[in-house]
Amino acid sequence: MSDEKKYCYKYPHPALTCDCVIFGFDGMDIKVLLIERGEEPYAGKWAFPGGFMKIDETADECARRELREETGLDGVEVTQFHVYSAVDRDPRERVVTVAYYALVRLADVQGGDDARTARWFGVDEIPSLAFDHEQILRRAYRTLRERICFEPIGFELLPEVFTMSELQNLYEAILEVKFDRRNFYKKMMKLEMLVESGERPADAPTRIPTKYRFNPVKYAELKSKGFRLEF
Amino acid sequence: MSDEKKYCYKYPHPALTCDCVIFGFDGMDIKVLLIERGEEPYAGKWAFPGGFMKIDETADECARRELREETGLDGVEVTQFHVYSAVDRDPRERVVTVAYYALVRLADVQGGDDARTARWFGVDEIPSLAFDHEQILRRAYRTLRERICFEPIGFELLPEVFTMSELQNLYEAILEVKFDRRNFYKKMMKLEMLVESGERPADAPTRIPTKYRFNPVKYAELKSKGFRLEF
DNA sequence: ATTTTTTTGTGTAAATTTTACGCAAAATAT
DNA sequence: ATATTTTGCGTAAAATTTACACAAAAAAAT
Repeated sequence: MSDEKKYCYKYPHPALTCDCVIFGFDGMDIKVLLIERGEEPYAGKWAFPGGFMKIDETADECARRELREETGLDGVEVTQFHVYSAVDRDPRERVVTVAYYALVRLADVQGGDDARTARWFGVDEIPSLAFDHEQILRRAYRTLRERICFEPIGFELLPEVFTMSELQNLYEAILEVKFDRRNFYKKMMKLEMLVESGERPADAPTRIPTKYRFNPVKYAELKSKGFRLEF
Repeated sequence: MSDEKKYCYKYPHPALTCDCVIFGFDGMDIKVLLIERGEEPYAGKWAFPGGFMKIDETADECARRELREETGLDGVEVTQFHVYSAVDRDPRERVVTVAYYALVRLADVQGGDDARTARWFGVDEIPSLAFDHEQILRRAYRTLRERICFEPIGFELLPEVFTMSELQNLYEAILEVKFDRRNFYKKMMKLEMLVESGERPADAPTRIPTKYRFNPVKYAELKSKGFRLEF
């Protein structure tokens, strides 16, 4: 019964998968989470976490489930960004994939049930990828760069408490530009999205950098309403 | 043989469709092209042009083919914007759809092979739609509003030659706001995307409005590079 | 232990961009 | 004919963005 093909249709149906481009940040560089494939096709190559959609789950549910199974990441907010449907993108059969991206903290990745090798790679040290995943990565990164100007990011990538320099490093890493430190500070503060973490006596004569955290209410509001950041 | 289900798989596969939200502009209002369904489910209801993906075509090709077959529109640039995959969105079987939008000139729609009723509806007079198409329309419209600030539109919606007021009406219709005529003029001209159509003697003492056309080179450049329009 | 280099907090003047309107002639509507 | 709307042209004020200086504290180098 193992090879029995028991699901039959009048017309041919492509298989449907989800793939997740997971971005992280180590304080200096943007990282991407990859999984080493154990099976053919592309055994031994690196690929995004992902897999076949079940018949009773939505694409979003599929993406989150695969992410949980393969990396241990749970409850991550995944965002659809493109469908890849080239007829020969998978050598086994016709497979159409819905691509997602998500932002997570590096520390949140411990490894999943599948116990396959999951590893972070800097965006400049990505190995050769399976399927059309290189193409998918390029678009995912482009999408991330575009979104950063219209909704806040950082909450999902940075530790709870962080300095302004760390936030600036994040923006600079994603956009691949340099900002004037003082102007960046002003721009961020005007959004009213940050609050001082208040761990330092306000007037203590020290140059240890001020720590901030995100104001979750304002952050969520900006996330849904969007804003316009000019860089 | 007509009901024979001859395409069999080891695991269940959802069916895949494409749906196209087609926007037009009549000089004052944004219009959406709908097709009256002839068959169940939702016979008699209005829906977007679209249909099942063939096994040897990409999603983009499917969208363009369905558009041609059902509306006669050929060679339209279609843009993917979201996948809809709720498990019960189609009563017949599990169907996942890739939603597209496109911008066309009203005059380009003549009707397709299917000879089914295709009609333009103002965005404020949309009838009750089949499937989850009302949800799809809301997101399509939202996407259009977002894109208009980052890449030029108009070339696909306006006649070859148009006045500044017509262009302003288009932007105002999409964004649902009003602009100061003179400031809008300045903003547009700074993009260097428009050229005077040169049909009027430059210094003739007349108030017949200046006609413009898009500079295709600059338009394409802005389309690919993107810009940032603040309104 | 010094010295050098880097990082941090704080502000301000200049340049640029955006906004809000004025006015008169030509075209259109009444 | 008369009133209303549309069009071209332009400017002053307000708001925003940009470029940069300095000194003290911390970190790195010697």
